[in-house]
Amino acid sequence: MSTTLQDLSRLKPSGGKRSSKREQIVNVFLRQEGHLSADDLVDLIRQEDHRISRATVYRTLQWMVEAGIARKVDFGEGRFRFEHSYRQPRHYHLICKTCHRSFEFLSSDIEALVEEVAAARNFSPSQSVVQIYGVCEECRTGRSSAPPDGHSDLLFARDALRIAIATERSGLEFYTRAARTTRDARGRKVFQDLAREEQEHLTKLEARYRDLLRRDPQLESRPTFLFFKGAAHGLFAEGAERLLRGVDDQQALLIGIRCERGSHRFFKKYGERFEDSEGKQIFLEFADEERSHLDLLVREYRALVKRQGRPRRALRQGSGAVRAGAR
Amino acid sequence: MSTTLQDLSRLKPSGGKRSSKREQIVNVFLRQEGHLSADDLVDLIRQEDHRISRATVYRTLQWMVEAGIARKVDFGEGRFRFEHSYRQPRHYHLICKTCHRSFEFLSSDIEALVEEVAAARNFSPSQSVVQIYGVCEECRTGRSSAPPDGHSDLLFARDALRIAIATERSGLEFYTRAARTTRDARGRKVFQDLAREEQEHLTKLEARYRDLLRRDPQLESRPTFLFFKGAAHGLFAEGAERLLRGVDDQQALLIGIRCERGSHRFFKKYGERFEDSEGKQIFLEFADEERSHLDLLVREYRALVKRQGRPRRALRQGSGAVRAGAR
DNA sequence: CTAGGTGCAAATAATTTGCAGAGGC
DNA sequence: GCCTCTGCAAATTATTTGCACCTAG
Repeated sequence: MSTTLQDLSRLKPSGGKRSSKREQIVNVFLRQEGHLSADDLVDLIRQEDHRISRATVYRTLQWMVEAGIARKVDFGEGRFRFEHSYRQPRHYHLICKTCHRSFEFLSSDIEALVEEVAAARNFSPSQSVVQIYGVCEECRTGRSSAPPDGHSDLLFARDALRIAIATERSGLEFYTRAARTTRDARGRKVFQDLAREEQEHLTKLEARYRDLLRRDPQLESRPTFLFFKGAAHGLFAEGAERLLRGVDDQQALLIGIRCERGSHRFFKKYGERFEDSEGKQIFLEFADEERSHLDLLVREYRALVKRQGRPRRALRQGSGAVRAGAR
Repeated sequence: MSTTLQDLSRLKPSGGKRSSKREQIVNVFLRQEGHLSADDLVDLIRQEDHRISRATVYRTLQWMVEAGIARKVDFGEGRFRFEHSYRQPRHYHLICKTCHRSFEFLSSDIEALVEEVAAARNFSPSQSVVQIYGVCEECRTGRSSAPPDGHSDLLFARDALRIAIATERSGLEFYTRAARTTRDARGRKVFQDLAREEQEHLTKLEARYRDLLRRDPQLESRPTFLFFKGAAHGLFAEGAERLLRGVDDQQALLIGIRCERGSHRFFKKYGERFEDSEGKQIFLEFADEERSHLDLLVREYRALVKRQGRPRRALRQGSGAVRAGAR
């Protein structure tokens, strides 16, 4: 770990001179994990070198934030803390009021709702803070069940794979079912092909997941970092449900298109947010995969419409059962 | 408004002496709306009385927080602000980085996700902070489309009613549909009765909503304060969808039970969170209503099982189409 | 040699506190 | 009269800045 960190202090900084002091401070900072206050950092530095001034630490901290190495976070203690931001996308926090440690998580679900709220208020959001205050397991029960947070790179990768696998599974279910219910021969073949592809890809992803576990045996027991319901409960699963209610071939294709588009967007968005890492790679590869399925489905849909004529009715949006809202 | 505020400074405070200074500060604070910093308040006070010390303002602010009149909020500006907490449940904030004003909202949806995250991490949450930073409509477009935030009591009431109405509508849809598909005569009658009840109650709620609008003509154009998707998209709507896929009588009752239980819980929870107000009343009344439906359905379900014997299979949970998750 | 980086001490800014006097009950 | 509130000034805490000096490019 520290090997790459060594480079970091040289690589990342955009402006400014190299200086032993700054480099030293950056290194000490990056060697820590968790959320340090300026003062914590001063103490740590002083253990190595007694003659570094508090002002320099503050100035370096400021520079690290500008350079994108650190992020300033406010846990309402009346002072700021700093966390690594290199290879670490913006995230939310659980903050223990007892031990004052904090734990990180990402929730695509919450982010989506936050965006909806902002949109409903005609507010253009640039950043959001979610902090859950309370008491952590360790402080409550006396002992920790989960191993200490490893470096989150592997966690990203794990959660990325889990989500990809869950999506792949529900995609497989969807295409298998769609292939059964599609009357049009050519349409049926498309769904069958896609189902086969999903099956193959699923196998690959599962192998990759096992591979990841081999690299860190405790990985599986670490808590979820990235929360995303869409994978298991939304996207294809919802589409598959809808197939059960009976739809025609064109509708089935449209549902597939909608699912692949949602999936593609999700994976693209998160893939782009991560700095170079295995998780990013998994997300982006998966996004590409979904994109190509999407294109295929769109082509097929157009072809089918050309053969069968315009659909008789528009596809219903959303769950569609009840159109609610007062007045 | 100010009439009740006069009492407030006498009513709420638990410990401490009455004093003209404190009373004066509390009154000035309560007369304002928005989020004041200690300094803002000092300035305001000084306009009335030049001889009040900054320390007294700080001390009074602290006392107000303890007494539950004010809440200390941190918008990351390096100092705290204070907001009314009397008759105002904890909420989340949209914070404009340009004009530094902030806007409030409540989201049952986000709260639910926050709780899920905490549970997944074995964290026992006591409070959560959600802040959306960005630029408000007014700062972006130059003009405000929405009228200024009125006192939120009426907003609560409006949103409570909207949610109740949406739930009632989807409940009506559900029971109507259930009555059609139920074979068992007695079960059918139960659903018919419930549908009729929902219809009646719906009419009442709509009348009440119109009444509310009469009291504040701008009310409808104010932005949503309480976000809750469950009303329109979840709860009964999902149940109604499931009916379309074909279920037997026992399952229909179980779905109804599940819906009423979710609905009852939601309204109870929010009803309890509000201090005495019209919105609270609406929520709690509605919670009672749902409770009685719930009890009725449970009785009917038991009776039906007694007549027909145990169900042959358990009701599937969730969307149930795909059981996902890696490994 | 020159733009930054660094140390030190002083400055800010928000908030708290010690202490003596004022005021309510 | 006692206990709490108040004002004022001084203390505290986190962070920033002015300025003289030092150092890498």
